[in-house]
Amino acid sequence: MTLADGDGSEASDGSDASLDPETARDRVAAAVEVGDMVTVFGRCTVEYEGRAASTLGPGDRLVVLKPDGTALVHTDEGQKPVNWQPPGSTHAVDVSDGQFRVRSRRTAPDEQLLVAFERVDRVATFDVTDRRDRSLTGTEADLRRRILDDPDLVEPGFEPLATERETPAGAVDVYGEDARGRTVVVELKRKRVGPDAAGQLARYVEALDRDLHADAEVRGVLVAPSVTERARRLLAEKGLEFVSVAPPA
Amino acid sequence: MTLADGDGSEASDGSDASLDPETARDRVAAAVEVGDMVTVFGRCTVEYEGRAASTLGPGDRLVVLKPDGTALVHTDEGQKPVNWQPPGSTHAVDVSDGQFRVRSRRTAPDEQLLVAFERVDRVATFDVTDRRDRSLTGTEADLRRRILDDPDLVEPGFEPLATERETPAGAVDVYGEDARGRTVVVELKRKRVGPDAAGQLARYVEALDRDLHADAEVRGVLVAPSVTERARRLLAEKGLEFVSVAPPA
DNA sequence: CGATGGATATCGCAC
DNA sequence: GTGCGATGTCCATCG
Repeated sequence: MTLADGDGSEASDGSDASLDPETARDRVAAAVEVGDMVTVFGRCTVEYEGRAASTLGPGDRLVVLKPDGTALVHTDEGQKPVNWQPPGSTHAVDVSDGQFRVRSRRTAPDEQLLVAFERVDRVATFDVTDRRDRSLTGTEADLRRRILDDPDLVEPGFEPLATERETPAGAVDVYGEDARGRTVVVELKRKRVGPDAAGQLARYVEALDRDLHADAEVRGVLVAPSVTERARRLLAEKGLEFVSVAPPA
Repeated sequence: MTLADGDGSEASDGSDASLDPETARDRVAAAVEVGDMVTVFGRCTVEYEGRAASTLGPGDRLVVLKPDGTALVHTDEGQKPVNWQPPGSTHAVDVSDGQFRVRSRRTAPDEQLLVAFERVDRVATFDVTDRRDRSLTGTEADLRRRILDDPDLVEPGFEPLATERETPAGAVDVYGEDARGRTVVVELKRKRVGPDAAGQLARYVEALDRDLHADAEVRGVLVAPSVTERARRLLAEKGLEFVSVAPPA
């Protein structure tokens, strides 16, 4: 682990020191070159142009540059960055009009982020390695496993025949038959569903109605922990069903 | 601006020094107490439990704590944090088994994030103020303004009567009449649209078909830069129309 | 609070 | 690359 300090001359537990623009540029340039992660804190303006366009007046912000090309601009509030650049972008730095600037660009689509610092309070760089072995539970995949383990949760006698079965309208989560041999389309949602899920299920059912024999009856079942009132009405109108099942704890 | 250094004893441009857990705890605690933004760099494990549940093995990561209660855990890759806690959470710190730990909790829904550091390389804190005066263009709102300024972009003679008009299926983007007095529902999308947008528009048209007089004819027009092939078929099946218009540059 | 739909959504997967 | 759907989506807005 290599650490580059923002200002080694500061006191041990606090400082008002700031970096001059050339020093900031050189430290960030060296870190980006070697593939380190970089954080910059200071007062800056931000401009973005690409899929949309935005400008941001002066303020104190935290800028993060990752070795994969990601750039993030965070303010004191909110979980989402106020501006950003996706992975795969290329970071460049310079000093212009006495200001340290970070530019991050990518192509396809063409996008550019420009951060200009009126003042740089701190630059820190890190040599990062991560194991990337995150395990996550409570997802739609967990709900699918639960349904396949115990198809009676959908209804007694339900028999799954395929997952991700393709239809002209897209892939159906679970495809199967009920106790009387009728085709059943199951759409899974890990949490409470709104009207969009009802429409999605309706598209699958309509597509299979057309694809299968004209005499075939296709049932559509939405499986989720709960459903909004508007979605419940939509399901009823379209002759679709709802079953309450949540992902396993 | 107050800055608290991670380790004031390090050399001016690099160091392998790390903080002992108690020092890290005290500095982060003081910063969170006073409402500063905090960044912590080091090797840690992460556990989350709430809407879902996840665990993350040891790795080098950047942790950001914001004064609004947001917590972010970033690895060397990706634009999204690998773990996080939403605004409104409460951050707490301690030392357990010789490890500096950050816990962030919230209620409704109950969620908790736990970060345990095997090693802390750096702690930095910042007193942040931001102007929050971002301006953004190229949005759906811009496309709506463009359509209202020049309704002929939808079709000659189109006359907008309302925006965000409420229907039983939700609010319609633009509601109006064509040259022959027929009701027109316009759904706007700032970029290329898929099947979901076609379904959304269909819901609005069906809802208005029912709400208005039985003899009324309701047209549905999707306005977007372009449309996928599957969405185009869906629109055709449902008797809906597509007009290509992009948000203003 | 919940409901609804937009977003520079991001992300992963299939084609 | 585009298309499609999930996401601990986040977020503003409205009731």
